[in-house]
Amino acid sequence: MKQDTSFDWHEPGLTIGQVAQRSGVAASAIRFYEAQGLISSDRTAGNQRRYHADVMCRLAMIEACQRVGLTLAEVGRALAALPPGQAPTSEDWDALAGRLRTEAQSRIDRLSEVLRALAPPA
Amino acid sequence: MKQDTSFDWHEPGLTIGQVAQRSGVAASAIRFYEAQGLISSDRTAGNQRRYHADVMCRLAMIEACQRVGLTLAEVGRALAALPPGQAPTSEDWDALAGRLRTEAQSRIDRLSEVLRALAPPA
DNA sequence: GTAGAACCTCAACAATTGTTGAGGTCAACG
DNA sequence: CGTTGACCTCAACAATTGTTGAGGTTCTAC
Repeated sequence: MKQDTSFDWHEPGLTIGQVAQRSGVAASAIRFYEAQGLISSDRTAGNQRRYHADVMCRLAMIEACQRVGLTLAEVGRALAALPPGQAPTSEDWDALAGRLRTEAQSRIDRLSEVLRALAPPA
Repeated sequence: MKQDTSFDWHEPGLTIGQVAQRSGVAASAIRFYEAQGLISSDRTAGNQRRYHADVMCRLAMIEACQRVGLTLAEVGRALAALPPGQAPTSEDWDALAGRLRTEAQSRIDRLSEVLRALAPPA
């Protein structure tokens, strides 16, 4: 059995400042997402956050989801479907991606339908 | 030449209550959209709102646009591109629809891209 | 072992997107 | 006319999604 989860738990972990810089997401927003349960972190003995690499994925996903009209609560529910606590597998991400794409596409379809009704064939 | 615009301007106009009931959008929201300049109304001598049929289209569009992540400000800018004040033609709606669909689709594409990066080929 | 940068929490503020309620007016019907 | 429901405005409140700042702690590098 593997006692680690394909991530380098050995690594010291990213500080919130490093994550902010690399992701382009403000540290305040990162803390906010964490408070909402969308992401999580380890803490040092001195109570500072340390992130694993997968947080970058989650942040990118959160931003992309918001851009297609999902609320943070909806993103949170989607992420909650991932296996709790541990590094998600490719299959986990894949299933999640499928659901999100479906949802987004159905919203687009709805918009298209409304727009088509607005511009009827002359 | 037609001196009206394919709408029945003769009609007394819909009250805000009628619009609310038929569209499913709360009267308070309708007033809010109007304050933001997304829709407009005539007023009776007694200052009450009277709407033309096209407001139903606009309301449906506003809702659908919000569902794909456009802010009211963005919807407003899109609607502002319609010929000011008068009943939009089919072509007007059509051009608008094209732009909105493009925007929405590009957001979906972005999400798909992020999700694909998240779930790499095993 | 200490200076300074980066971090912590918590509270207050801010923009967006509305809803609710008070207090007053309009319109439609008899 | 008078009544009654629908409407008006304006202000206050509320949820979401953050940002800012005060006041204090930790980490790193010298």
